[in-house]
Amino acid sequence: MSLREDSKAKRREAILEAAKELMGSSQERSFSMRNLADLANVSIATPYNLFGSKQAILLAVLGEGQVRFEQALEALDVDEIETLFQAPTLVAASYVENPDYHRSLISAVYQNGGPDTYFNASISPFRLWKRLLGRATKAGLLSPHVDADIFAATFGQLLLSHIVQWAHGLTSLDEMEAHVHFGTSLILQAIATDKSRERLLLKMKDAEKELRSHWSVGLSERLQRGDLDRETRTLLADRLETSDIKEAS
Amino acid sequence: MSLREDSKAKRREAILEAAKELMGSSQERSFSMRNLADLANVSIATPYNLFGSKQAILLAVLGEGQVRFEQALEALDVDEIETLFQAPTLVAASYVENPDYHRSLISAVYQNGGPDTYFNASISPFRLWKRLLGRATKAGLLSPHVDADIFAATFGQLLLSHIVQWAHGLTSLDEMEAHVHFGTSLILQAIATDKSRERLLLKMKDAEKELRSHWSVGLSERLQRGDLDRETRTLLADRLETSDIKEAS
DNA sequence: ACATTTATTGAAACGGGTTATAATTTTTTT
DNA sequence: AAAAAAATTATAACCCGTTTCAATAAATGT
Repeated sequence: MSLREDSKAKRREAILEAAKELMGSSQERSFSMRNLADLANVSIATPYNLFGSKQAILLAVLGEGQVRFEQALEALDVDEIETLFQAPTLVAASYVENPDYHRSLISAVYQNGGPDTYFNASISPFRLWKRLLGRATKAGLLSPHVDADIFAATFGQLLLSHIVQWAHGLTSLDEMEAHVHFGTSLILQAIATDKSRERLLLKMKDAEKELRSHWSVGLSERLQRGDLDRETRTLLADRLETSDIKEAS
Repeated sequence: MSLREDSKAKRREAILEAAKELMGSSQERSFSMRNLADLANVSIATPYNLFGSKQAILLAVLGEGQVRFEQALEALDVDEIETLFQAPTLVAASYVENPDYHRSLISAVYQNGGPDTYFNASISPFRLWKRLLGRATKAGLLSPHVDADIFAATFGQLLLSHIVQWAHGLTSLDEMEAHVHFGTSLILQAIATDKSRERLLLKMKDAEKELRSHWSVGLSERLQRGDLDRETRTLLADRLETSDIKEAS
C-alpha cells in the first residue's frame, strides 16, 4: 500500500471512530459534521472528500455491524428455519445494549435517504437469506415451489421494515422481534412441508401471544403521553376498545 | 364559524395549496419553507404557527390522499379478498399519473421522520384493513384462528413498506404492486379456507411471474447506471447470475 | 368607541449539511 | 534535490428547517 493510500485509510478510520464515539455518548456533543471533523482531527472538508456525505459515513458504520450480524447468524448451531427466526432475536440482542446508538444510527441513515440508502441496506443480507432458504429447502423443511430470489427478498424486506419501525420509536425491541417472528411464520407456512408445518404454527402462536401482550400497553402509553392530536387519539381509542382476543382453533 | 377561525382556515388552505403546487411542478422552485410561505402569501412564521413543522404540512397533504384512497377502495364492487389485492393496485394507479409529486411527497414525509410520522401513516388505514379482514372472515374466505388486530397490522406494514420503497426509487410501481400481491398472498394463505386457498395460490403465482419479469431488468439497469460503488456492483452481479426460475409444483 | 386578546408579520439568528476556493502540506516522480 | 501531482486545510458562503421576538394588525369583548 502506498503512503498516500495508507494515510487516506488512516483518516477514514479516524472519521469512522469519531462517528461511533459521537453516536455513542449522545447529548454532550451533537453528531454534526463539524463536530465529527473536530473529533477526528481533520478539516470539515475531509469527510466529504473521503465519504461524500454524512449518510455515506453512517452507511459505512452500519455496514460493519451488518457483517458482524451475518457472521453471528451463520455461527449458530441450529437448523435453517430456526436460524431465520434467530435473525430478529440477534438484532434485538445486539441493539439492547446500546439502543440510543443504534436507533440514531438507523434513523440517521434513513433520513435524507437517497435512492441508494435502502438499496444498500437490503442488497447485502439478501444473499444470506437466499442461502438459508436454499438450505432449508434441501433439508426438506421448505417446499421449493416458490421462487427463491423473490422469497428471500420478501423476508429481507420484512425484517428491515420492522427494524426501521423500531428505530423510528414505534415499537420496542421485543415487539420488533415478535412482529418479525409473526410475519416470518406466516410467510413460511405458505411453503412449509409436513416436516415443518407444526413448528411454524407454534411459532406463530407464540409471536401472537407476545404481540397481544404488548398491544394495548403500547397504545395506552402513547395515549397518555398526550403529544398527539385529537384525531389520532380517537383512532387509538378505537383501536383499543376493539381489541378482542381470538383463541386458536 | 368565527371570523378568526375562518381566516385561519383560509390560511391553512392557502398553505396546503401552495405546498401541492410546489411539489407538483418540481425543478423550478424547490419545496422550501421560504418558497412555500412566499407562494402562499404569508410570512415564514405562519406555517409554523398553523402546522408546527414542514413534516406536519406534508402529513396533512398525504392525509387528503389517504381519505380518497380509502373511499375508492370501499367503493369497489368486489369481494373482500379481492379488495385487499386491489389496495396496491389502486395506489399504483393513483401514483402513476403524477409520480414525481407522490414520490417527493412520501419521501419528504419520511425524511426527518419523527416518531409520529410512521405512526400517523399506519394508524389511519389500520381500521380499514381490520374491517375488510373481518368481513372476509365472516364470508368464510378466511379462517378466524389468528388475531384480527395483529393480522391487520401486518398487512398494513406490508403495504406501507413497499410504498416507501417505491418512493425511495428502488422499485417501479408495477414491482411495488407485485411485491405487495406476493406478500399478501403468502400471509393470507396461512389463514385461507377451502373456499379461498386456490385463488390465493393463483394470485401468488401471478405475482411471482410478474416479479420475475422485473427481476433481472431492474438490476441490470442499476448496474449500467454506474453510480454504485464496486462492492455493491459485485453483489448485484452475484444476484443476477444466481437467478434461477423454479417452476410451480 | 375603547381595551384586550389573538394571530400575523418581518427580520434576525441558530445549527445543520454541503460546496467552493485558494493556500498549504504531503507524496510521488524525475 | 527539485518539480509535479494529489490531498488536506481553513474559511467563507449557500440553502435549509426552525425559533425567537418585538412590532403590528385584526377580531373580540365590554
